[in-house]
Amino acid sequence: MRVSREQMVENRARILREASRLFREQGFAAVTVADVMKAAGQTHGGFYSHFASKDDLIAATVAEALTGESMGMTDLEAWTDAYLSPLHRDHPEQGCPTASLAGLMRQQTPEARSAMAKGLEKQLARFAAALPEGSDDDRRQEAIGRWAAMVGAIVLSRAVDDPALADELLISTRGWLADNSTSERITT
Amino acid sequence: MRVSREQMVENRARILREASRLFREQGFAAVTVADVMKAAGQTHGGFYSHFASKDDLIAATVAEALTGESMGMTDLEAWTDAYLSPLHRDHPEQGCPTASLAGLMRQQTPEARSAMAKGLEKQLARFAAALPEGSDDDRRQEAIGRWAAMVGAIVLSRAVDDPALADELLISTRGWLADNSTSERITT
DNA sequence: CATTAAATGTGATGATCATCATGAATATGT
DNA sequence: ACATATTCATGATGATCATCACATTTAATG
Repeated sequence: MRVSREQMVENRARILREASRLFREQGFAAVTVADVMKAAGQTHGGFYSHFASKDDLIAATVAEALTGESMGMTDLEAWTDAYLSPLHRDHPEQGCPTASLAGLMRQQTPEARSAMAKGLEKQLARFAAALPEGSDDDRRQEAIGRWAAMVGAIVLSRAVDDPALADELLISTRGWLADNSTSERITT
Repeated sequence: MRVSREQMVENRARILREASRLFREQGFAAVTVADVMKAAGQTHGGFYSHFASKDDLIAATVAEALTGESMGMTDLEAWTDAYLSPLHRDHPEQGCPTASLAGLMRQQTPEARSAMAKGLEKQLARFAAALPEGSDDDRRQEAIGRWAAMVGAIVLSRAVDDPALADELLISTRGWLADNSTSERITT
């Protein structure tokens, strides 16, 4: 049952897309190759025409998810608020791959971890560029600190069962970041 | 092969201790019941005299790891620096359970997630109490923001393969937190 | 068109693993 | 001491899963 070249490219892209969704939702271990293929509308055997192994798929997924285009960052404050929203927290399958997957990377292959490093580097560069003030070094440091807080807040908020605490983690992190923003420190 | 009551209590404690170590090191999925029992010096079958299931063990481990006594927090700055150190990053099996396990909690049982919430609440209360200034609300907000940044920084630093980036994440988060500490803001 | 090679479906295979059944050994309470 | 209950070891069992072998279909090539 051979398929046209463009169909095959599309099939591979669909595997990657569904894998990205499923991995963000359930983690790497809980998702089987068959799950991914079923979600992509194919059967499990065909998987190995596209990827050498499940680890290979994981590495490819991380690379694609973290280097693909993400949310615009024109309005930094609005972007921060959207990131730290209950909507984002409650939909990891559509959300930031770093927040969903970073905690799972320690036991992954060097390829996957390297893809994570590249994606993180890219994200930090974008973040630093979007900051309004300071030397390059200062902006880099601020980008790292703020990004760590944002990712950490989402991870913690998703980890707990208590809805009030989960909401408070987001709201307070937002408030704290706002109180410590460059413009806030300068205008007060 | 019955065993004295105190021996049994010790055996159970040992299972929990080794599970905590292994889970922090490898995550929940990669560690088998047999692995835990072997590390505890027992055979796999005996496990079910102590716990109803692996999920039960996970919940008990999270509860114990997050409510047991943790590092002292008398000197907040020193504590922050130790937390954000390469030594801590490179030894998750002896380190903060929140940093190792929070990213894995989404797919765990309600019992485990509830234990995580309780442990986090306790940690935030301790953190807020250790802060030098501000109203209760302000200190609570600052504790949440800082804790999110600290956990996020360790998670990110552990997720990447690039040693320079991993170190920078820790150093810059430390620097950023220091620049935004209450005393810093007041004395400048 | 005919031939070939590639992509996918179907159906194993072998490994891993959580859990349980059974039995041996001995601590505990009388 | 005796009877009983209980912990732990040994050895299944059944499920799950990654991976592969083979067949089928059809795109690509000339």
